Amino acid sequence: MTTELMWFRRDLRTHDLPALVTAADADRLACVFVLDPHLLDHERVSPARKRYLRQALVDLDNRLGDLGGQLMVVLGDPRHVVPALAKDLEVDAVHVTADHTPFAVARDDAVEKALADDGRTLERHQGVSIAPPGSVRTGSDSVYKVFTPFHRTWTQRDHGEPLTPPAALPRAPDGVGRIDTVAPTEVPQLDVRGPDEAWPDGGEGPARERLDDWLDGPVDDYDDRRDVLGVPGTSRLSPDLHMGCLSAREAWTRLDRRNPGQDTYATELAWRDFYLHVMAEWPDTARGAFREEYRDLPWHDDDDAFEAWAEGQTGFPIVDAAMRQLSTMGWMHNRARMIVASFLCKDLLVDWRRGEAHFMANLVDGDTCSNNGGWQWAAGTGTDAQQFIRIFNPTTQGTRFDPDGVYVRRWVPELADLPNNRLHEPWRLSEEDQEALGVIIGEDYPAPIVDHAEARQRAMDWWSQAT
DNA sequence: AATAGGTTAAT
DNA sequence: TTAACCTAT
Ligand SMILES: Cc1cc2nc3c(=O)[nH]c(=O)nc-3n(C[C@H](O)[C@H](O)[C@H](O)COP(=O)(O)OP(=O)(O)OC[C@H]3O[C@@H](n4cnc5c(N)ncnc54)[C@H](O)[C@@H]3O)c2cc1C
Repeated sequence: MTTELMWFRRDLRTHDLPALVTAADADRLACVFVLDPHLLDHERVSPARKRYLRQALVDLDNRLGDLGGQLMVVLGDPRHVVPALAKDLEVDAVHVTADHTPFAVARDDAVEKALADDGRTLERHQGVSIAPPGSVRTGSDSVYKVFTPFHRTWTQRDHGEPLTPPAALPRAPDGVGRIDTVAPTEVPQLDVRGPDEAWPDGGEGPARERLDDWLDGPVDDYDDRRDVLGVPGTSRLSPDLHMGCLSAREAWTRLDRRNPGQDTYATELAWRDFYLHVMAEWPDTARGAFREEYRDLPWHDDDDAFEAWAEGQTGFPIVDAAMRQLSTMGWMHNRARMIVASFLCKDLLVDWRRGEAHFMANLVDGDTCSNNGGWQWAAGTGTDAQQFIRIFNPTTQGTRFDPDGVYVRRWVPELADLPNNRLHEPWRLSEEDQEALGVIIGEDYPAPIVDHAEARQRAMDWWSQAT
Protein backbone atom coordinates (compact mmCIF):
# COMPACT_ATOMS: atom_id res chain seq x y z
CA MET A 1 0.00 0.00 0.00
CA THR A 2 1.32 3.46 -0.89
CA THR A 3 0.72 6.53 1.18
CA GLU A 4 1.61 9.87 -0.40
CA LEU A 5 1.45 13.56 0.31
CA MET A 6 0.48 16.32 -2.11
CA TRP A 7 2.14 19.50 -0.93
CA PHE A 8 0.47 22.50 -2.57
CA ARG A 9 2.34 25.78 -2.94
CA ARG A 10 1.74 28.08 -5.90
CA ASP A 11 -0.39 25.55 -7.75
CA LEU A 12 -3.72 26.03 -6.01
CA ARG A 13 -5.85 24.22 -8.55
CA THR A 14 -7.18 20.85 -9.59
CA HIS A 15 -7.11 21.26 -13.40
CA ASP A 16 -3.98 20.42 -15.36
CA LEU A 17 -1.91 19.63 -12.32
CA PRO A 18 0.53 16.78 -13.05
CA ALA A 19 1.56 16.45 -9.39
CA LEU A 20 -2.03 15.89 -8.30
CA VAL A 21 -2.75 13.44 -11.10
CA THR A 22 0.23 11.33 -10.04
CA ALA A 23 -0.56 11.65 -6.34
CA ALA A 24 -4.12 10.50 -7.02
CA ASP A 25 -2.75 7.05 -7.92
CA ALA A 26 -1.67 6.43 -4.34
CA ASP A 27 -3.72 4.21 -2.05
CA ARG A 28 -3.82 6.88 0.62
CA LEU A 29 -3.34 10.59 -0.01
CA ALA A 30 -3.06 13.62 2.24
CA CYS A 31 -3.05 17.17 0.84
CA VAL A 32 -1.36 20.00 2.65
CA PHE A 33 -0.58 23.68 2.31
CA VAL A 34 2.03 25.02 4.70
CA LEU A 35 1.62 28.60 5.80
CA ASP A 36 5.09 29.83 6.59
CA PRO A 37 4.85 32.56 9.29
CA HIS A 38 8.03 34.04 7.87
CA LEU A 39 6.26 34.64 4.54
CA LEU A 40 3.01 35.72 6.18
CA ASP A 41 4.79 38.62 7.80
CA HIS A 42 7.08 39.34 4.88
CA GLU A 43 6.69 42.69 3.22
CA ARG A 44 7.16 41.13 -0.20
CA VAL A 45 3.74 39.53 0.19
CA SER A 46 1.20 42.27 -0.40
CA PRO A 47 -2.12 42.58 1.43
CA ALA A 48 -4.01 41.88 -1.79
CA ARG A 49 -1.99 38.70 -2.25
CA LYS A 50 -2.76 37.55 1.31
CA ARG A 51 -6.44 38.03 0.73
CA TYR A 52 -6.18 36.19 -2.55
CA LEU A 53 -4.32 33.34 -0.85
CA ARG A 54 -6.91 33.01 1.89
CA GLN A 55 -9.74 32.75 -0.62
CA ALA A 56 -7.77 30.39 -2.85
CA LEU A 57 -7.12 28.01 0.04
CA VAL A 58 -10.81 27.91 0.93
CA ASP A 59 -11.68 27.29 -2.71
CA LEU A 60 -9.10 24.52 -3.05
CA ASP A 61 -10.34 22.80 0.09
CA ASN A 62 -13.85 22.80 -1.35
CA ARG A 63 -12.67 21.38 -4.65
CA LEU A 64 -10.59 18.66 -3.05
CA GLY A 65 -13.60 17.95 -0.87
CA ASP A 66 -15.73 17.38 -3.95
CA LEU A 67 -13.19 14.80 -5.07
CA GLY A 68 -13.26 13.05 -1.74
CA GLY A 69 -10.15 14.70 -0.34
CA GLN A 70 -9.43 17.64 1.90
CA LEU A 71 -6.79 20.31 2.33
CA MET A 72 -4.91 20.52 5.58
CA VAL A 73 -3.47 23.95 6.22
CA VAL A 74 -0.56 23.76 8.63
CA LEU A 75 1.29 26.68 10.15
CA GLY A 76 5.07 26.55 10.28
CA ASP A 77 8.32 26.40 8.37
CA PRO A 78 7.86 23.85 5.58
CA ARG A 79 11.45 22.67 6.04
CA HIS A 80 10.30 21.16 9.32
CA VAL A 81 6.59 20.75 8.81
CA VAL A 82 6.73 18.68 5.63
CA PRO A 83 9.29 16.08 6.74
CA ALA A 84 7.60 15.82 10.15
CA LEU A 85 4.20 15.39 8.57
CA ALA A 86 5.54 12.81 6.14
CA LYS A 87 6.97 10.86 9.03
CA ASP A 88 3.84 11.16 11.13
CA LEU A 89 1.59 9.92 8.34
CA GLU A 90 4.14 7.35 7.16
CA VAL A 91 4.16 8.80 3.69
CA ASP A 92 6.35 7.22 0.99
CA ALA A 93 6.54 10.15 -1.41
CA VAL A 94 5.77 13.86 -1.39
CA HIS A 95 4.56 15.41 -4.64
CA VAL A 96 5.09 19.05 -5.51
CA THR A 97 4.94 21.30 -8.52
CA ALA A 98 8.47 22.56 -9.07
CA ASP A 99 8.97 26.25 -8.45
CA HIS A 100 11.96 28.17 -9.67
CA THR A 101 12.80 31.12 -7.48
CA PRO A 102 16.03 30.76 -5.50
CA PHE A 103 13.99 30.75 -2.30
CA ALA A 104 11.76 27.92 -3.50
CA VAL A 105 14.65 25.89 -4.88
CA ALA A 106 16.60 26.12 -1.62
CA ARG A 107 13.52 25.26 0.43
CA ASP A 108 12.69 22.26 -1.71
CA ASP A 109 16.27 21.02 -1.67
CA ALA A 110 16.26 21.22 2.12
CA VAL A 111 12.95 19.37 2.36
CA GLU A 112 14.15 16.76 -0.10
CA LYS A 113 17.24 16.15 2.02
CA ALA A 114 15.30 15.85 5.25
CA LEU A 115 12.87 13.44 3.59
CA ALA A 116 15.72 11.40 2.17
CA ASP A 117 17.16 10.92 5.66
CA ASP A 118 14.08 8.84 6.41
CA GLY A 119 14.05 7.13 3.04
CA ARG A 120 11.27 9.23 1.55
CA THR A 121 11.29 11.06 -1.73
CA LEU A 122 10.30 14.49 -2.96
CA GLU A 123 8.89 14.27 -6.47
CA ARG A 124 8.94 17.49 -8.45
CA HIS A 125 6.41 17.83 -11.24
CA GLN A 126 6.09 20.36 -14.03
CA GLY A 127 3.26 22.88 -13.77
CA VAL A 128 4.19 26.50 -13.08
CA SER A 129 5.42 27.31 -16.56
CA ILE A 130 4.20 26.09 -19.93
CA ALA A 131 7.58 24.74 -21.08
CA PRO A 132 9.73 23.40 -18.23
CA PRO A 133 12.38 25.98 -17.29
CA GLY A 134 15.64 25.01 -18.91
CA SER A 135 13.95 23.08 -21.68
CA VAL A 136 13.86 25.81 -24.33
CA ARG A 137 17.45 26.13 -25.51
CA THR A 138 19.52 27.77 -28.24
CA GLY A 139 21.22 25.89 -31.04
CA SER A 140 24.35 25.80 -28.91
CA ASP A 141 22.41 24.36 -25.98
CA SER A 142 22.35 27.43 -23.75
CA VAL A 143 19.36 29.19 -22.21
CA TYR A 144 18.16 32.19 -24.21
CA LYS A 145 18.95 35.68 -23.00
CA VAL A 146 16.88 37.41 -25.68
CA PHE A 147 13.14 37.04 -25.88
CA THR A 148 12.54 37.01 -29.63
CA PRO A 149 14.62 33.93 -30.49
CA PHE A 150 13.37 32.27 -27.29
CA HIS A 151 9.85 32.87 -28.48
CA ARG A 152 10.56 31.44 -31.91
CA THR A 153 11.79 28.18 -30.43
CA TRP A 154 9.17 28.11 -27.66
CA THR A 155 6.36 28.46 -30.20
CA GLN A 156 7.53 25.48 -32.20
CA ARG A 157 7.41 23.29 -29.13
CA ASP A 158 4.70 20.82 -28.32
CA HIS A 159 3.72 21.81 -24.79
CA GLY A 160 1.40 18.87 -24.34
CA GLU A 161 -2.30 18.74 -23.56
CA PRO A 162 -3.71 19.92 -20.23
CA LEU A 163 -4.73 17.19 -17.81
CA THR A 164 -8.21 16.84 -16.41
CA PRO A 165 -8.59 16.77 -12.63
CA PRO A 166 -8.52 13.32 -11.03
CA ALA A 167 -11.98 11.77 -10.98
CA ALA A 168 -11.62 11.05 -7.30
CA LEU A 169 -8.94 11.27 -4.65
CA PRO A 170 -7.77 8.38 -2.48
CA ARG A 171 -8.92 8.48 1.11
CA ALA A 172 -6.71 10.17 3.65
CA PRO A 173 -4.21 8.12 5.65
CA ASP A 174 -5.09 7.22 9.21
CA GLY A 175 -3.71 9.84 11.48
CA VAL A 176 -4.71 13.00 9.61
CA GLY A 177 -7.04 13.70 12.49
CA ARG A 178 -4.02 14.14 14.75
CA ILE A 179 -2.49 16.85 12.60
CA ASP A 180 -2.56 20.36 13.97
CA THR A 181 -4.25 22.42 11.27
CA VAL A 182 -5.62 25.94 10.99
CA ALA A 183 -8.56 27.32 9.04
CA PRO A 184 -7.24 29.91 6.57
CA THR A 185 -10.13 32.16 7.53
CA GLU A 186 -8.86 32.19 11.11
CA VAL A 187 -5.32 33.27 10.38
CA PRO A 188 -5.05 36.93 11.43
CA GLN A 189 -2.37 37.81 8.88
CA LEU A 190 -4.62 36.59 6.07
CA ASP A 191 -7.62 38.51 7.34
CA VAL A 192 -7.06 41.41 5.04
CA ARG A 193 -9.75 43.72 3.84
CA GLY A 194 -9.29 45.89 0.83
CA PRO A 195 -11.26 47.84 -1.69
CA ASP A 196 -13.34 44.78 -2.49
CA GLU A 197 -14.17 45.56 -6.07
CA ALA A 198 -10.62 46.48 -6.92
CA TRP A 199 -9.00 43.33 -5.58
CA PRO A 200 -9.68 40.10 -7.41
CA ASP A 201 -11.18 37.19 -5.49
CA GLY A 202 -8.75 34.31 -5.20
CA GLY A 203 -9.22 30.69 -6.10
CA GLU A 204 -9.61 28.33 -8.98
CA GLY A 205 -13.34 29.03 -9.23
CA PRO A 206 -13.09 32.79 -9.75
CA ALA A 207 -9.96 32.30 -11.86
CA ARG A 208 -11.65 29.87 -14.25
CA GLU A 209 -14.58 32.21 -14.57
CA ARG A 210 -12.23 35.05 -15.47
CA LEU A 211 -10.47 32.86 -18.03
CA ASP A 212 -13.76 31.81 -19.62
CA ASP A 213 -14.93 35.42 -19.81
CA TRP A 214 -11.62 36.54 -21.26
CA LEU A 215 -11.54 33.86 -23.95
CA ASP A 216 -15.17 34.46 -24.82
CA GLY A 217 -14.51 37.58 -26.91
CA PRO A 218 -12.26 40.16 -25.24
CA VAL A 219 -9.04 38.31 -26.10
CA ASP A 220 -9.77 38.83 -29.79
CA ASP A 221 -9.12 42.56 -29.37
CA TYR A 222 -6.01 42.09 -27.25
CA ASP A 223 -3.59 43.11 -30.01
CA ASP A 224 -5.41 46.43 -30.48
CA ARG A 225 -6.19 47.22 -26.88
CA ARG A 226 -3.38 45.86 -24.75
CA ASP A 227 -1.46 49.13 -24.80
CA VAL A 228 -4.40 51.44 -24.23
CA LEU A 229 -4.10 52.47 -20.60
CA GLY A 230 -7.65 53.72 -20.18
CA VAL A 231 -9.54 50.56 -21.17
CA PRO A 232 -9.66 47.14 -19.51
CA GLY A 233 -8.11 45.49 -22.57
CA THR A 234 -5.93 42.91 -20.81
CA SER A 235 -6.85 39.64 -19.15
CA ARG A 236 -6.10 40.51 -15.52
CA LEU A 237 -5.24 36.86 -15.04
CA SER A 238 -1.78 37.56 -13.61
CA PRO A 239 -2.63 36.75 -9.98
CA ASP A 240 -4.40 33.56 -11.07
CA LEU A 241 -1.38 32.48 -13.06
CA HIS A 242 0.97 33.48 -10.27
CA MET A 243 -0.82 31.44 -7.60
CA GLY A 244 -1.42 28.64 -10.07
CA CYS A 245 -5.18 28.79 -9.76
CA LEU A 246 -4.97 28.67 -13.53
CA SER A 247 -2.61 26.52 -15.50
CA ALA A 248 -0.74 28.68 -17.98
CA ARG A 249 -0.66 25.69 -20.28
CA GLU A 250 -4.41 25.39 -20.22
CA ALA A 251 -4.82 29.08 -21.04
CA TRP A 252 -2.34 28.67 -23.87
CA THR A 253 -3.97 25.52 -25.23
CA ARG A 254 -7.34 27.19 -25.41
CA LEU A 255 -6.04 29.94 -27.69
CA ASP A 256 -6.65 29.96 -31.42
CA ARG A 257 -3.42 31.43 -32.65
CA ARG A 258 -4.78 32.18 -36.11
CA ASN A 259 -6.59 35.05 -34.45
CA PRO A 260 -4.20 38.02 -34.08
CA GLY A 261 -5.51 38.97 -30.63
CA GLN A 262 -5.09 35.45 -29.36
CA ASP A 263 -1.68 35.08 -30.98
CA THR A 264 -0.46 38.24 -29.26
CA TYR A 265 -1.83 36.90 -26.00
CA ALA A 266 0.14 33.69 -26.50
CA THR A 267 3.28 35.81 -26.83
CA GLU A 268 2.66 37.38 -23.42
CA LEU A 269 2.37 33.94 -21.87
CA ALA A 270 5.72 33.19 -23.50
CA TRP A 271 7.22 36.20 -21.69
CA ARG A 272 6.23 34.62 -18.43
CA ASP A 273 7.98 31.41 -19.45
CA PHE A 274 11.01 33.38 -20.61
CA TYR A 275 11.52 35.02 -17.23
CA LEU A 276 11.01 31.68 -15.48
CA HIS A 277 13.75 30.25 -17.68
CA VAL A 278 16.05 33.15 -16.87
CA MET A 279 15.50 32.88 -13.12
CA ALA A 280 15.92 29.12 -13.08
CA GLU A 281 19.19 29.37 -15.01
CA TRP A 282 20.65 32.47 -13.34
CA PRO A 283 19.18 32.60 -9.81
CA ASP A 284 21.57 35.36 -8.75
CA THR A 285 19.55 37.79 -10.85
CA ALA A 286 16.93 37.74 -8.09
CA ARG A 287 19.33 39.79 -6.00
CA GLY A 288 21.28 41.88 -8.41
CA ALA A 289 21.95 42.86 -11.97
CA PHE A 290 22.28 40.05 -14.47
CA ARG A 291 25.52 41.42 -15.80
CA GLU A 292 28.47 41.59 -13.48
CA GLU A 293 29.47 45.10 -14.52
CA TYR A 294 26.05 46.46 -13.56
CA ARG A 295 25.98 45.03 -10.04
CA ASP A 296 27.46 48.07 -8.28
CA LEU A 297 26.11 51.04 -10.16
CA PRO A 298 26.13 54.29 -8.17
CA TRP A 299 22.35 54.67 -7.88
CA HIS A 300 21.15 57.75 -6.03
CA ASP A 301 19.96 57.15 -2.49
CA ASP A 302 17.24 59.75 -2.89
CA ASP A 303 14.49 58.95 -0.38
CA ASP A 304 12.41 62.02 -1.20
CA ALA A 305 12.35 61.13 -4.87
CA PHE A 306 11.49 57.54 -4.08
CA GLU A 307 8.64 58.59 -1.78
CA ALA A 308 7.22 60.98 -4.36
CA TRP A 309 7.31 58.17 -6.89
CA ALA A 310 5.76 55.59 -4.58
CA GLU A 311 2.96 57.93 -3.55
CA GLY A 312 2.16 59.13 -7.03
CA GLN A 313 3.31 62.69 -6.40
CA THR A 314 5.97 63.20 -9.03
CA GLY A 315 4.15 65.86 -11.01
CA PHE A 316 4.12 63.62 -14.08
CA PRO A 317 0.46 62.68 -14.53
CA ILE A 318 1.02 59.35 -16.24
CA VAL A 319 3.48 58.23 -13.57
CA ASP A 320 1.27 59.41 -10.73
CA ALA A 321 -1.83 57.80 -12.22
CA ALA A 322 -0.02 54.48 -12.47
CA MET A 323 1.40 54.57 -8.96
CA ARG A 324 -2.00 55.43 -7.53
CA GLN A 325 -3.56 52.63 -9.52
CA LEU A 326 -1.04 50.30 -7.89
CA SER A 327 -1.83 51.51 -4.37
CA THR A 328 -5.57 51.16 -4.83
CA MET A 329 -5.88 48.08 -7.02
CA GLY A 330 -2.74 46.14 -6.22
CA TRP A 331 -2.35 45.92 -9.98
CA MET A 332 -0.93 48.11 -12.69
CA HIS A 333 -1.22 48.02 -16.45
CA ASN A 334 1.87 46.56 -18.15
CA ARG A 335 2.52 49.70 -20.17
CA ALA A 336 2.32 51.71 -16.96
CA ARG A 337 4.74 49.34 -15.22
CA MET A 338 7.31 50.04 -17.91
CA ILE A 339 6.74 53.80 -17.69
CA VAL A 340 7.06 54.05 -13.91
CA ALA A 341 10.03 51.69 -13.83
CA SER A 342 11.85 53.75 -16.44
CA PHE A 343 11.01 56.90 -14.52
CA LEU A 344 12.38 55.61 -11.23
CA CYS A 345 15.55 54.16 -12.72
CA LYS A 346 16.36 56.77 -15.33
CA ASP A 347 14.71 60.07 -14.38
CA LEU A 348 15.35 59.61 -10.65
CA LEU A 349 18.38 57.27 -10.84
CA VAL A 350 16.99 55.25 -7.94
CA ASP A 351 18.10 51.61 -7.67
CA TRP A 352 15.67 49.33 -9.52
CA ARG A 353 15.67 46.97 -6.54
CA ARG A 354 13.80 49.58 -4.48
CA GLY A 355 11.12 49.74 -7.15
CA GLU A 356 11.06 45.98 -7.42
CA ALA A 357 10.51 45.66 -3.66
CA HIS A 358 7.76 48.29 -3.72
CA PHE A 359 6.00 46.37 -6.47
CA MET A 360 6.21 43.12 -4.51
CA ALA A 361 4.83 44.87 -1.44
CA ASN A 362 1.80 46.11 -3.37
CA LEU A 363 1.02 43.89 -6.34
CA VAL A 364 -1.62 41.20 -6.18
CA ASP A 365 0.35 39.40 -8.91
CA GLY A 366 3.81 40.00 -7.38
CA ASP A 367 6.06 37.39 -8.94
CA THR A 368 9.79 37.16 -8.36
CA CYS A 369 10.56 36.09 -11.92
CA SER A 370 8.36 38.42 -13.97
CA ASN A 371 8.83 41.36 -11.64
CA ASN A 372 12.57 41.04 -11.58
CA GLY A 373 12.64 40.55 -15.34
CA GLY A 374 10.49 43.62 -15.92
CA TRP A 375 12.58 45.80 -13.62
CA GLN A 376 15.89 44.69 -15.03
CA TRP A 377 14.56 45.23 -18.54
CA ALA A 378 13.57 48.79 -17.63
CA ALA A 379 16.79 49.46 -15.73
CA GLY A 380 18.90 48.10 -18.57
CA THR A 381 20.72 45.70 -16.25
CA GLY A 382 19.05 42.56 -17.56
CA THR A 383 19.86 39.80 -19.97
CA ASP A 384 19.23 41.72 -23.17
CA ALA A 385 22.05 43.66 -24.66
CA GLN A 386 21.02 47.11 -25.74
CA GLN A 387 22.27 49.46 -28.32
CA PHE A 388 20.92 52.56 -26.60
CA ILE A 389 19.92 53.14 -23.02
CA ARG A 390 16.17 52.92 -22.71
CA ILE A 391 14.69 56.13 -21.37
CA PHE A 392 10.94 56.61 -21.69
CA ASN A 393 9.61 60.12 -22.07
CA PRO A 394 6.62 60.22 -19.70
CA THR A 395 4.84 62.88 -21.71
CA THR A 396 5.22 61.05 -25.00
CA GLN A 397 4.17 57.78 -23.39
CA GLY A 398 1.14 59.51 -21.89
CA THR A 399 -0.02 61.10 -25.11
CA ARG A 400 0.57 57.92 -27.06
CA PHE A 401 -1.01 55.39 -24.71
CA ASP A 402 -3.57 57.55 -22.93
CA PRO A 403 -4.43 59.98 -25.73
CA ASP A 404 -7.84 60.96 -24.41
CA GLY A 405 -6.68 61.07 -20.81
CA VAL A 406 -9.13 58.50 -19.46
CA TYR A 407 -6.46 56.85 -17.34
CA VAL A 408 -5.02 60.03 -15.89
CA ARG A 409 -8.43 61.52 -15.14
CA ARG A 410 -9.50 58.35 -13.34
CA TRP A 411 -6.46 58.14 -11.08
CA VAL A 412 -5.47 61.79 -10.80
CA PRO A 413 -8.86 63.42 -10.36
CA GLU A 414 -7.39 66.79 -9.48
CA LEU A 415 -6.43 67.08 -13.16
CA ALA A 416 -9.80 65.95 -14.52
CA ASP A 417 -10.77 69.37 -15.86
CA LEU A 418 -7.60 69.94 -17.83
CA PRO A 419 -7.86 69.95 -21.61
CA ASN A 420 -6.32 66.94 -23.34
CA ASN A 421 -3.46 68.94 -24.80
CA ARG A 422 -2.20 69.85 -21.32
CA LEU A 423 -3.24 66.77 -19.35
CA HIS A 424 0.11 65.03 -19.71
CA GLU A 425 2.15 68.20 -19.18
CA PRO A 426 0.16 70.37 -16.77
CA TRP A 427 3.22 72.43 -15.91
CA ARG A 428 2.82 74.09 -19.29
CA LEU A 429 -0.48 75.67 -18.33
CA SER A 430 -0.24 79.44 -18.10
CA GLU A 431 -0.90 81.00 -14.73
CA GLU A 432 -4.18 82.38 -16.02
CA ASP A 433 -5.27 78.96 -17.20
CA GLN A 434 -4.28 77.41 -13.88
CA GLU A 435 -6.40 80.02 -12.09
CA ALA A 436 -9.31 79.52 -14.45
CA LEU A 437 -9.19 75.73 -14.07
CA GLY A 438 -8.69 75.91 -10.34
CA VAL A 439 -5.55 73.81 -10.52
CA ILE A 440 -2.44 75.58 -9.32
CA ILE A 441 0.66 73.58 -10.16
CA GLY A 442 2.75 73.26 -7.03
CA GLU A 443 -0.32 73.54 -4.82
CA ASP A 444 -3.20 71.45 -6.10
CA TYR A 445 -0.94 69.13 -8.02
CA PRO A 446 2.85 68.81 -7.66
CA ALA A 447 5.26 70.60 -9.93
CA PRO A 448 7.37 68.02 -11.78
CA ILE A 449 10.14 66.76 -9.49
CA VAL A 450 12.60 66.71 -12.39
CA ASP A 451 12.89 68.31 -15.79
CA HIS A 452 12.69 65.29 -18.04
CA ALA A 453 15.08 66.65 -20.67
CA GLU A 454 17.70 67.36 -18.01
CA ALA A 455 17.03 64.07 -16.24
CA ARG A 456 17.47 62.23 -19.48
CA GLN A 457 20.83 63.86 -20.13
CA ARG A 458 21.85 63.22 -16.53
CA ALA A 459 20.95 59.53 -16.90
CA MET A 460 22.94 59.17 -20.11
CA ASP A 461 25.98 60.84 -18.56
CA TRP A 462 25.59 58.77 -15.40
CA TRP A 463 25.34 55.57 -17.40
CA SER A 464 28.40 56.21 -19.54
CA GLN A 465 30.37 57.25 -16.44
CA ALA A 466 29.32 54.20 -14.50
CA THR A 467 29.87 51.55 -17.17
C1' DA B 1 33.06 18.36 -36.02
C1' DA B 2 34.32 22.44 -34.21
C1' DT B 3 35.04 27.20 -34.61
C1' DA B 4 35.63 31.74 -36.64
C1' DG B 5 33.55 35.49 -38.72
C1' DG B 6 29.52 37.71 -40.90
C1' DT B 7 24.61 39.04 -40.46
C1' DT B 8 20.52 40.48 -38.23
C1' DA B 9 17.81 42.29 -34.71
C1' DA B 10 16.96 43.80 -29.91
C1' DT B 11 8.54 43.93 -27.67
C1' DT C 1 26.54 46.42 -27.58
C1' DT C 2 25.89 41.66 -28.13
C1' DA C 3 23.00 37.37 -28.61
C1' DA C 4 21.89 33.93 -31.76
C1' DC C 5 22.05 32.05 -35.91
C1' DC C 6 24.16 31.10 -40.38
C1' DT C 7 27.87 30.01 -43.49
C1' DA C 8 32.37 28.79 -44.65
C1' DT C 9 36.30 26.30 -43.76
C1 LIG D 1 8.48 46.60 -14.11
C2 LIG D 1 7.55 45.43 -14.35
C3 LIG D 1 7.17 44.61 -13.29
C4 LIG D 1 6.32 43.52 -13.50
N1 LIG D 1 5.98 42.74 -12.43
C5 LIG D 1 5.19 41.66 -12.61
C6 LIG D 1 4.83 40.81 -11.52
O1 LIG D 1 5.25 41.02 -10.38
N2 LIG D 1 4.02 39.75 -11.77
C7 LIG D 1 3.54 39.50 -13.01
O2 LIG D 1 2.80 38.54 -13.19
N3 LIG D 1 3.87 40.28 -14.06
C8 LIG D 1 4.68 41.35 -13.90
N4 LIG D 1 5.00 42.15 -14.97
C9 LIG D 1 4.52 41.77 -16.32
C10 LIG D 1 3.17 42.39 -16.74
O3 LIG D 1 3.18 43.75 -16.53
C11 LIG D 1 2.00 41.76 -15.99
O4 LIG D 1 2.06 40.36 -16.05
C12 LIG D 1 0.66 42.20 -16.56
O5 LIG D 1 0.55 43.58 -16.56
C13 LIG D 1 -0.48 41.56 -15.77
O6 LIG D 1 -1.73 41.97 -16.23
P1 LIG D 1 -2.63 41.03 -17.13
O7 LIG D 1 -2.81 39.71 -16.48
O8 LIG D 1 -3.87 41.78 -17.46
O9 LIG D 1 -1.72 40.86 -18.39
P2 LIG D 1 -2.03 40.40 -19.88
O10 LIG D 1 -1.59 41.48 -20.78
O11 LIG D 1 -3.43 39.94 -20.00
O12 LIG D 1 -1.03 39.18 -20.09
C14 LIG D 1 -1.39 37.83 -19.85
C15 LIG D 1 -0.42 37.16 -18.93
O13 LIG D 1 0.85 37.04 -19.55
C16 LIG D 1 1.86 37.21 -18.58
N5 LIG D 1 2.64 38.41 -18.94
C17 LIG D 1 2.22 39.46 -19.65
N6 LIG D 1 3.22 40.34 -19.82
C18 LIG D 1 4.28 39.83 -19.20
C19 LIG D 1 5.63 40.25 -19.03
N7 LIG D 1 6.07 41.41 -19.56
N8 LIG D 1 6.45 39.48 -18.32
C20 LIG D 1 6.03 38.31 -17.80
N9 LIG D 1 4.78 37.86 -17.92
C21 LIG D 1 3.92 38.60 -18.62
C22 LIG D 1 1.18 37.42 -17.25
O14 LIG D 1 1.11 36.18 -16.59
C23 LIG D 1 -0.19 37.89 -17.65
O15 LIG D 1 -1.18 37.59 -16.70
C24 LIG D 1 5.84 43.25 -14.79
C25 LIG D 1 6.23 44.07 -15.84
C26 LIG D 1 7.06 45.15 -15.63
C27 LIG D 1 7.45 46.02 -16.79
